Amino acid sequence: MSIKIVKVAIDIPIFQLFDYIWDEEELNQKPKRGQIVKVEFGKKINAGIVLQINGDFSCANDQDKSLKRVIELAQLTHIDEGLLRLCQFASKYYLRPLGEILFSTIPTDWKKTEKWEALEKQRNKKLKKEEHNAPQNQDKSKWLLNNEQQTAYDQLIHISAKNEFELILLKGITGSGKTAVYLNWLKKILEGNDDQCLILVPEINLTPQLEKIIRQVFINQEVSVLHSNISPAQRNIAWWKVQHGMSRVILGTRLSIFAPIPRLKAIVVDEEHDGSYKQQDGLRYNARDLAIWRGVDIKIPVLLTSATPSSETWQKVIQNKITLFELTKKAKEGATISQLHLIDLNQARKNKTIDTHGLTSEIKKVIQKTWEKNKQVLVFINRRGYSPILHCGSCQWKSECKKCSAWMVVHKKKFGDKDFSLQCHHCGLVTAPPVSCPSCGNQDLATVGMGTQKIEEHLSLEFPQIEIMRIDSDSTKRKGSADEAFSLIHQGRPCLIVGTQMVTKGHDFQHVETVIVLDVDKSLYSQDFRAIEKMFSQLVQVAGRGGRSDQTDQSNIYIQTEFVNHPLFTSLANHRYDDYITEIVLERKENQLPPYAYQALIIVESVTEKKNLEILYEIKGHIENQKNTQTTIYDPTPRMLHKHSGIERNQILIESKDRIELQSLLETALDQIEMIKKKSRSIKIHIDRDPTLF
DNA sequence: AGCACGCCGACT
DNA sequence: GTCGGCGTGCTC
Repeated sequence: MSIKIVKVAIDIPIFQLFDYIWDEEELNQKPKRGQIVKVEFGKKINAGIVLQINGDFSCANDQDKSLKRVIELAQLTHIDEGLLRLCQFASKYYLRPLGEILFSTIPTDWKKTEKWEALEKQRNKKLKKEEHNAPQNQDKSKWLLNNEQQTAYDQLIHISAKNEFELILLKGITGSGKTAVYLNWLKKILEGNDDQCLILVPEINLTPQLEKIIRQVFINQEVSVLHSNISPAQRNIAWWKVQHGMSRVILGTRLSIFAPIPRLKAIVVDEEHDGSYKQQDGLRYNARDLAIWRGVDIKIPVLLTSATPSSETWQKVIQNKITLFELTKKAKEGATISQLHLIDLNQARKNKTIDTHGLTSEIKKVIQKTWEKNKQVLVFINRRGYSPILHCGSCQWKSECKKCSAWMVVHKKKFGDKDFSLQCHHCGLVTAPPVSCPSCGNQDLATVGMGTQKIEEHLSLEFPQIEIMRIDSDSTKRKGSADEAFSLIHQGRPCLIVGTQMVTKGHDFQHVETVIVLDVDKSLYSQDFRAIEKMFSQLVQVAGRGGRSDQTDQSNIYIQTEFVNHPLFTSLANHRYDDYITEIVLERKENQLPPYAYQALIIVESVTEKKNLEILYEIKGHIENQKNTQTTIYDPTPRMLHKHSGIERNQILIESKDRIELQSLLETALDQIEMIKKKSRSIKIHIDRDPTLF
């Protein structure tokens, strides 16, 4: 029995670890990395995580005398080495305190040491209760795979048998049965052992069907679902089950890449191109990238799926760093691939076949025809509300948010005695719309542009006989109302569905024969170099919503655009995503943009832009002489949405061809940032590595 | 992140 | 005189 010194991480935003005395006799245990402990920190009692065991305590050492003792151990298994390494990597790569990352991996309740006893009781009670009604089911699920699927499956089995890291891309159009392939594969991996697997999905609420299917496939194995919307009690139990190998299949959103999974044997990143794998505030990590790192680290296969792989992943295809399996056929017999029709808006304007709301007569004809065939129409417009701007024609006043550099969106929603309201989609401010122009008094204020509500209103006037369903985050706010709407649609009653990107994910619409896309053009001339890639993916997804069963004839997708000759549409029409994304990746290489260059942002937030610029120039000056020709440090610029809730936000972009160089530059910047933060605490500074929003 | 310490202004 | 504002510094 001896007394040791351990280094402990605390859940505070500083980069330092703290030494404590670990008395083996008192604690009845040898120190272990990853153990969660109770310690006195300052005047407070905090939870901590042991990260290093430093050797024996010596009374002779003056420094050691001031050390405090570890008070108690949490009745939890220590965090496993694999997860500790992942956190350590994330801490270094994303330049965040290790304590912050480690504590983000454990349920929030366990951070409060006074709750420990209650949590343990709650967990044991729940586990005991479940023991009594543990179901033993006969495995009756058997999936028939087509040739293509079978080939992919066979090769996947071959790969996982090697027990090595391998990066795999399972590429296939919507409805080609990617899910069936990877679920069968995972099932085989878990057969006859105690191993575990992790399935990451972009958003869990949008894929209730996937959870259901997974529970059916793994009917004899426990499935745990992890996402930010489960209750603390559920999280407590699920987390424990995962950590103790009781849960064999873990389905979760990006945060579950930090789940403690001791016997992890495979990771699937479903819809890997999806932007929601990137966390955009707090700890700004990318779960897809961390999944790959975790796979390399613990030597397991990582499978990415997508119909429209990201440029980052496609670069790996080009460089032969990924094993590609492709599914080209629809898995269901008779299901068809949508045919693309472009409607030239310039032509329509010339011929005056376009109405005041921007709908062409061609579109209206198609809607009418589809309805007459008792089929459904899906109108996709990625903008909620009634209209994005309220505008004064005589003085050019526009409805800008007081606190944000964004327009207040007109909503068809009561505010006081008014039928409409103005809403800021960024800070949430809601006001009554002005009766007359606040700037010049003009009574004629006009709404400019279309949102789902305006389209819904317009279509209901054009087609009074057709039932219209609107699906966006406003119409589905009430819990369960989204499910209600979707189940109505699934019943197949002929109707018009108007929706935002909410309708592009997860749901199959068996009875939709016509898909209409409005307002694509803005992303064709967007500042964001990833906008086209994103739009392509969205179009492929929305096109895939229709024609998913043999109940429909040929399904069609209609796009209104001013740019009928844009290569995006040619590729989309010919189902040549590969060629198009290859082109994009080559272009990025030419222009030295990601994934051929590595980027990082240093973002400063305060009440004044002047202060932000001052700080950013100081940081820039501090790191500038350290960089070489591989790296560019740009001048400070306002963020895309430079004002948010009254706070000004500015940034500098650092771009480098050399990852190592960028890392060391950021580490230098971080020292400076920490100094500045100490001086003026009201100012927020953060680093965004591999940013996707500017 | 908390919390204490400390140095200033404005109160009964 | 002392109550409380928030600028700094520290936490093993």
